[in-house]
Amino acid sequence: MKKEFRSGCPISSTLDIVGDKWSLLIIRDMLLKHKKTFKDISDSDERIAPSILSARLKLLESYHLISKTKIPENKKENIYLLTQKGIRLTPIIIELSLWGDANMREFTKIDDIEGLNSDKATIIQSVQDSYNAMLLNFQ
Amino acid sequence: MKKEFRSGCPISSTLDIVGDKWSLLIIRDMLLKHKKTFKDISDSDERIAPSILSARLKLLESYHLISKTKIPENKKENIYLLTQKGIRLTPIIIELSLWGDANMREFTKIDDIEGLNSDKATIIQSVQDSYNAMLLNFQ
DNA sequence: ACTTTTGCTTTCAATTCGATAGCAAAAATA
DNA sequence: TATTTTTGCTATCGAATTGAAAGCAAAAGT
Repeated sequence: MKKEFRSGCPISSTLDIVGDKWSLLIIRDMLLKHKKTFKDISDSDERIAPSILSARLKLLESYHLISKTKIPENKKENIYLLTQKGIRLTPIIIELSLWGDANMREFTKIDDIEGLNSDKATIIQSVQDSYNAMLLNFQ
Repeated sequence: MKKEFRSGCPISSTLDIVGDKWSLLIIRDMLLKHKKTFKDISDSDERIAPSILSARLKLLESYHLISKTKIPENKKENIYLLTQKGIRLTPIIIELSLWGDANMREFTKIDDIEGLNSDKATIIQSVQDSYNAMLLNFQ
């Protein structure tokens, strides 16, 4: 696992972790769709290859953005959950969504997402609250 | 130039344009440091290779995030400027910066950036205002 | 007992990246 | 005017990364 950073710039360092083709889509699925297992995340519209998903989950775990556990009822399935550090990526995810919604329609069909017309701070808060509420089920 | 999008998700589509290793760093330099020429942007701390910078500028121009012009005083230099669509990426850049500043110090040395302790909306507005003011010099 | 599901790993070809060199036109300098 | 430097790239080519497909062992379901 490479842990090198291009510079001391916070933007650059953030991108060195989540600035690849897949990480933020994995986090989107966990955060907005409450996906928790390898299978759940594999089944996205964008079809991530298992080798890449496996590598990305390990990297995100190594940077404490997600945690990996099991539940007693199921010895096979791993449960991946966002940590608070991962949950704090919510504003980035929401801004990417808002920008795409407002600026990409001239180049490709963009799905209509409901709830994007509220105030930014409200959207972010409700996404985070909802994820945190779900987390309570996993002690 | 490939123009394929993985899905209709606005997050995914945004990442299909700026979700590579370099685009958002190029935009950071243009937006925050008011860099305008190939040379200016080449001289960043992260050392982007000219072949990659060339390819990325073309792609960003094709998606109308930047424009390419010349000034009458200099027949050689190209001037790259952010369009309003590009300037609207400011919230994403600021959120990446804030997240890195607050969450990456456990893994790497992060430069202290001044002005990050103001209110988010204020930071975003002042970055955009400053860039727009600079743009007035280029008709 | 068997079939299916899950969470991966392995393989390997294709694509992308990126360091270096090179180059023509323009600008700066002598 | 002649020469040097700068600028904005492009070309090359080895290295790294990606990704489609297959494989597999353990657990779960039937």
